[in-house]
Parts: sequence; structure tokens; C-alpha cells
Amino acid sequence: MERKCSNLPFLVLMQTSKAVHERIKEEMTKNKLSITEFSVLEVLYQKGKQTIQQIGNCILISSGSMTYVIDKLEQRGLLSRNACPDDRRVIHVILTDDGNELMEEIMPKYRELVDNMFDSLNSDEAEILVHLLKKVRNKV
Amino acid sequence: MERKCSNLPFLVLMQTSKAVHERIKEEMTKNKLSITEFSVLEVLYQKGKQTIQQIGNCILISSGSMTYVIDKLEQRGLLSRNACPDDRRVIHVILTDDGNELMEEIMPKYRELVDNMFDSLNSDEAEILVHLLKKVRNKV
DNA sequence: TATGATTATCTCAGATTCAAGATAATTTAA
DNA sequence: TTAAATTATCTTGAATCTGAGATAATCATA
Repeated sequence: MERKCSNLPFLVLMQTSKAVHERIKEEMTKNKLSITEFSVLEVLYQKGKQTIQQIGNCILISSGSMTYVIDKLEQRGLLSRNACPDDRRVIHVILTDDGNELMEEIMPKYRELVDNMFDSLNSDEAEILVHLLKKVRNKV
Repeated sequence: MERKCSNLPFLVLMQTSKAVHERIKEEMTKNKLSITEFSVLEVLYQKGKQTIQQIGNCILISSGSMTYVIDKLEQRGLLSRNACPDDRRVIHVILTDDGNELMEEIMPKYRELVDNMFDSLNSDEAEILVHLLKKVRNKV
């Protein structure tokens, strides 16, 4: 009765993504940021002004958590809330100069870290991996 | 200046694993279990009696969290703590009959769910996926 | 226009996590 | 034998997350 693992691709997928996640978490700890905080800053850095909800949709966390994390980052002066003149329910969020400066410093290191983790794959392999993962993702 | 995504394999890996994780979480909610709780029960179901630390090593959570989750499951009568006669620092944990019964019910559905999520891959593709993911995992 | 539905954000309580430290038992080695 | 190191578990406190519900604004439509 073989039962070491019922589904190897599943196991390895979860192990790998967890390892990658941990590695990034560790790196971000150096910048005194949680992954959630970094994700918010990254969205703002790459897309510019966003509403709270837009950010939440990008990084898939609840509205309660969004308020919390935006509060934290605002307290640290890395971003600012700005009322939207067209729709008073909406709050726009943008990076402050400090926030932008921090991201200018962090992003190259972050990109390098990510690239390093995947550079054991040549471009064909990377393409195949993406293809296979998308097949799985689309089925889930 | 293309910056939609600096590293596609990374992005798709994280999206896919997150989707899989969410799907399982959703399924386990039906059984009133968190993924952590399920993971503990799964280890016990598959391996039988384990120490708290052995379980923690399997599912990679801290000792503080282990105490918490074992407490919860013990309160619900799904597992029991048993002092180890040889080493009084150690506590063995085993499923109760109720816990075992629950797992007998859950596991087939769980295995089916996981298999379904991956059945868009044929066996060659599954093998390639595992190979490529392992390459990444080993580099991280 | 009035009203009911929807939307965006916030608040709050409860759950879960981790890290650090406490406790207690065991092992090691002088 | 005994002191020091190690190991296993638990306790505590801080941080973070979610979900439910509150608030307030806007939209849709009769």
C-alpha cells in the first residue's frame, strides 16, 4: 500500500512556492517590511496612484487587512491617503517621496533575488514551466 | 519600458500555488478545519503516532503554533496527547476514533480534489513539471 | 425625486501566527 | 556525580489576518 504521496506535482508545487515565499519574506525582513506591506508598495510603485480597493484586488487580501496595512505604511510615511474629488467614497493612495525612494532602493535587489531563484531554468524550460502551471491554474 | 512583469515563471508559480491553496482552504472550511488543522490530522492519519515536534517539522510551523493547534484539535476530541513513558519531555499525539473517522471521510474527497486540480496534465507533463519545480526549489 | 441596491472604506472581535522566553527533562562530558 | 548543553513543550505578547457589520456616498430606476 504505497502512500508516500498521493500527488507528487501537487506536493512539489506547494513546497516550491513555499520556499520561494519564505526566501522573499526573509529578504523583506531586512527592509523592515512584511510581504503584504511590500506588495502594497510594489503595486503603487509600478502602477502609481491606486484606490485602496484596487490594491486589495491586486494582492488579494480582505478590506479589513487593507485598512490595517495602509495605516501602518501611512504611519511610517511611506504612502499617503488622498480623498478622491469625484467620488467621496474612494480614497486614492500614492507613494510619498520617502516611499518612492525606499522602493528605488529595494526593487533592484528584489528583482535580482527573484531572477536568481529562477535562473537554473533556461528560457525554454521557463516557458514550459509557465505553460504547465497555467494549465493547472486554469483548472483550479 | 516594459514592466508588466519582470519574471513570469515566478508570477505564475505564486498565482498557481495560491489558487490551489485557496481551493483547498475552501474545501476544508466545509469540514470546519483550517488548513493547518487538516495538515496535522493528515500527518497523524498517514503516519500514526507522532510527537508534537515531528508534526511541526512535517508541516513547518512554529512550536507555539503547534501547541495552539493541538489544543484546538484536542478540545474537539479529534486527537489526544499521551505522555511518552521513555522521555517525559515528549508528548505523543494520536488520532482519536472520532478523528480517525473524520479523516476516513475527508481524505477520499481531499485526494479527489487534488487529483482533479492536476488532471489537465498527462503523466509526461506532470513529470516535467515536477522536474522543473525541483530545479527551482533546489536553487532557492 | 425618492428609495433601494451597490460600493468603498473603516471598525471591531476573534482567530492564528510567530518569536522570545520559561519550564522541565534528558544527555553529555569533565 | 554534577554542571552545562540540549531538547521538547508551553506561555505570553505582539502582529497580522479575516469576516461581519457600520457608515457614508453613489448609482439605478420607478
